[in-house]
Amino acid sequence: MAVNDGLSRLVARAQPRHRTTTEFVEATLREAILTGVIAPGTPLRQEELAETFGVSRMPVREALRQLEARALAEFHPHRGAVVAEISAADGADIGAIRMALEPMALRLSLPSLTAADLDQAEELIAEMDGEADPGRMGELNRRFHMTLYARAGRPRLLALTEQHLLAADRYLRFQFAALGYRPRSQDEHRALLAACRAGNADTACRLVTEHVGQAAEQLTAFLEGREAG
Amino acid sequence: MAVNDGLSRLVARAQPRHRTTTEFVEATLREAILTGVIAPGTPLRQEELAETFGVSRMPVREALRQLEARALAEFHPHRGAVVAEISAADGADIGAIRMALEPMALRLSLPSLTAADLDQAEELIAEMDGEADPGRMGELNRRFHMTLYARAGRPRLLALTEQHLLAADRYLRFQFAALGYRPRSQDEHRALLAACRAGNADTACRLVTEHVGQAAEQLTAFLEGREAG
DNA sequence: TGGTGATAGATTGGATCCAATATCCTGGCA
DNA sequence: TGCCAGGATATTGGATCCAATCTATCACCA
Repeated sequence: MAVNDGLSRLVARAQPRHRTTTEFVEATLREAILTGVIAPGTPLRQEELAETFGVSRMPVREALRQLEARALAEFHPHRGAVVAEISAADGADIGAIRMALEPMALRLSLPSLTAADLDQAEELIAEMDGEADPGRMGELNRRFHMTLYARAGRPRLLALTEQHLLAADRYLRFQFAALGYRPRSQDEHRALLAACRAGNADTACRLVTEHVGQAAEQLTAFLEGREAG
Repeated sequence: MAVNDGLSRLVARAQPRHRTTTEFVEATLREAILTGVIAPGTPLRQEELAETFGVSRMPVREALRQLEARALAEFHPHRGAVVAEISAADGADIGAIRMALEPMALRLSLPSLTAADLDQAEELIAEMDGEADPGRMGELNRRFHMTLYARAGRPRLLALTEQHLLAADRYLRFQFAALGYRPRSQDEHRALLAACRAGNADTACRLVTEHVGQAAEQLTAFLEGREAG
């Protein structure tokens, strides 16, 4: 038996289009952790994972090391790795990082945004309106944000931003699972897009800061209640 | 013969106080890359490194994977890893990230800074005054900044901040090596510390943003000239 | 009866071995 | 003489094997 059936299904569906087995394992495990297919705190037994992926323990070990460097897994020497836990403190941490990075990315990107970019962002907002699935919603929201930042011309900044958007989404899934799904604040998205269309950098940055801050605050409140109770 | 004598010396001096060989190799290699002991673009041959460290290729491989995740090495499947290159674009990227993260860290930390923290920051400034060695200067500067951010209570944000301070230092070494050593702008450090002592968050954040931005600008100008020439 | 120490099992860490792939050189051919 | 093909070599990727260490269980003793 695998870590769980969810991971097996993910492995079966995944296209091993990667150049090395390690890359394949790393990408699949990362997705499984980020989408909640493997729950926080789950032990990541090397042999078990190797069997699930149909490979030896070696690529699994290398993949786990990379996940550790990305704070998606925690290593305990001679005791193995576990999926990174979630906590109110860490949620607040991720929120603070997003509040720092995203306004910067937007400010750099905004002058270079094309009409096509803005139209695509608008389309993503419309898609979110009719979306019921939290997972799909997370992806749309992420793409909306990244579309606005895409022209920053700073690959490292963008990668870091996306990484923390993904991390935030991991947290949101737990909020949804517990409190039920609640549609994203579409008003804020629309206001943000309007400011971008107007080319008003200061307003746009303020809005994105508030938007991210508000999401982080709600999340932290939820997590703190969860930890207290 | 090892990658170079510098690394051999680093290995010999390093205390293998780490719990696993992989940790030891990763920490030592990271330091070697960040301090410029191994130059950008240098191929990181597994066998060669293994021999230098006196271990097998396995811990080296795991260490290289972690360095890749931290953007300190670049992997090319079946061709091996090389030390991350430096470029004007990447330097500007790191600068932008610092300009985003550091004001946030400072704003969160400032209300909780103790008199002892501020005194230590002052001491670090004084030490910098008399310092001639660029490497030691980088460390002092980093400790000065991190002292001011230390009370943010956001381990993830702080780790990310320190990581990019280190990355920036790697770049600065090349600037020093080419243009000769130039002491840091101590006036800016003193003004920043004064604002912190006064508890003036807005001023302090503005100063740190300008301070980081100015350093990044100088660096980018130097790197662009270097790439053009 | 509770606690402590030894021992067995499980699991990871590290070494060695084999396979796959990229690079480089050489020779043949146009 | 220049270019392409093919093979030799070097290096990495992956599998297997052994050693180190952690955990849990059980017996023994206070």
